[in-house]
Amino acid sequence: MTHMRETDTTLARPYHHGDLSRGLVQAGRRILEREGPGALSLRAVAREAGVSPAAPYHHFKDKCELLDAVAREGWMELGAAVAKARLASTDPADRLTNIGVAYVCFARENPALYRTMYKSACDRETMGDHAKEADSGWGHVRDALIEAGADSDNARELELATIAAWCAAHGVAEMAGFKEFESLKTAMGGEEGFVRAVLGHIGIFAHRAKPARG
Amino acid sequence: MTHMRETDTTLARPYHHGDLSRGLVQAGRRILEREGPGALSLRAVAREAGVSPAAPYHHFKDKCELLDAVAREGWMELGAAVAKARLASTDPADRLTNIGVAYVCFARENPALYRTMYKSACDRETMGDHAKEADSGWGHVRDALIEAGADSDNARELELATIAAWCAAHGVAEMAGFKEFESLKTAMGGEEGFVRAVLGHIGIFAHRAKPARG
DNA sequence: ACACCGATCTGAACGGTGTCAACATAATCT
DNA sequence: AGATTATGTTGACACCGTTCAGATCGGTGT
Repeated sequence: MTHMRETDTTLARPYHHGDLSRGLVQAGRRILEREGPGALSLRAVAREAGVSPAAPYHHFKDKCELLDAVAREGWMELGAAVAKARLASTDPADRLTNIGVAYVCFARENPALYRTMYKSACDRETMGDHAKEADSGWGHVRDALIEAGADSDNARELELATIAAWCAAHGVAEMAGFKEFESLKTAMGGEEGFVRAVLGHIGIFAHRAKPARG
Repeated sequence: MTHMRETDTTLARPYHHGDLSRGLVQAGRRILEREGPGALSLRAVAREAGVSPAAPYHHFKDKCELLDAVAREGWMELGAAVAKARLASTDPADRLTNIGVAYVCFARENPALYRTMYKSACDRETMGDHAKEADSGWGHVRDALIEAGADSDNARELELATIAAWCAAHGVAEMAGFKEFESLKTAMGGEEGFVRAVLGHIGIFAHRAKPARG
């Protein structure tokens, strides 16, 4: 027997976790922040959540699927940050710039999470259902481009412009952490200034309304 | 004993490989092309090169260092491709565009290699000695920007512009493979057309000389 | 109340990985 | 020749993702 009757006092770990799916995702994020993406193993996540290495398989079919869940959370938060930044101004051109800065800054403030987010997308060669969902940033970029004077009748050009902005922001997000830019960043009064300047050189984020039309 | 005296006929594998460093890097690239980045383990590389799993440690202190060597090769070839594309035109604006297209196309034609190249850079938070070396692309971008009318006296702005172009190209290189763009690509007559169009929307690659100065 | 069932978790195992120490062999220097 | 150094191999360790048989529990039907 050894009844394990002490469940009331020792209730630290009831045999059933209650909401392990959620617990695992949170554990994953904790590991990500504490030890970086390299330490994010399935077993480490299970350990952190206080369950056996096999437990996650009742909630996710794969390690990949678990990481996707972590990534999804990240995309949601990035989307929220972008949305907030966009609405922080009423000037169309500023809105576009703010979106770019918010995107990059989120990635820079959560580098391990962003890496995981992007890896999850890259492995499946798709930006994913989450990343392209309207509330995850994509829709905001497109709308902001329209507000800033993009031709909303030409669907293809509009999509190309959206892609371009997204790609550029992603590129800056991934490279802004490189050591080569450290001195430049401090010389420009912090990372945000640096990011803003780089994005400013990227044209699509610097458009001031329509380029003189003609 | 069992002298292994048959070395002459069975010379397939003399005890010493001759140039294992090089052999390992080549084996790595073969695996990369055949099975993708996920299969690129130290042991697999050693297996492919026909040596024991511990042999590489006499030439590289780490798995990471081996991958760095593979990445270095990739950066060299990318640099050559960029240089060639740049010199394919005499018009400054075309040169800049060609550089961007060449960069992205190289990454798209060698996706596994490019991933490895970039991971090696990203893990160390530096674009590395190789990637920033003049003959690996960076210098070409900077020079092309000057040719295209950038103010070569303002070192900071010039560097920012170079960073911007590099980031944007990298972003496109990584995202151009996403499935979401497949239909758009075919509708535009292939991937290169798509890439060219996206880069065109990014601005810095579409500068036609100085922007009207003033 | 009780038996049962399905969902959840554990334990032990398999093959794969990066890395290292101990040993074997080959090339080189004196 | 003998000694030294460079380059391999073998075997071990800890960790990883994954699977499977069995333990445990929450709920449902009677």
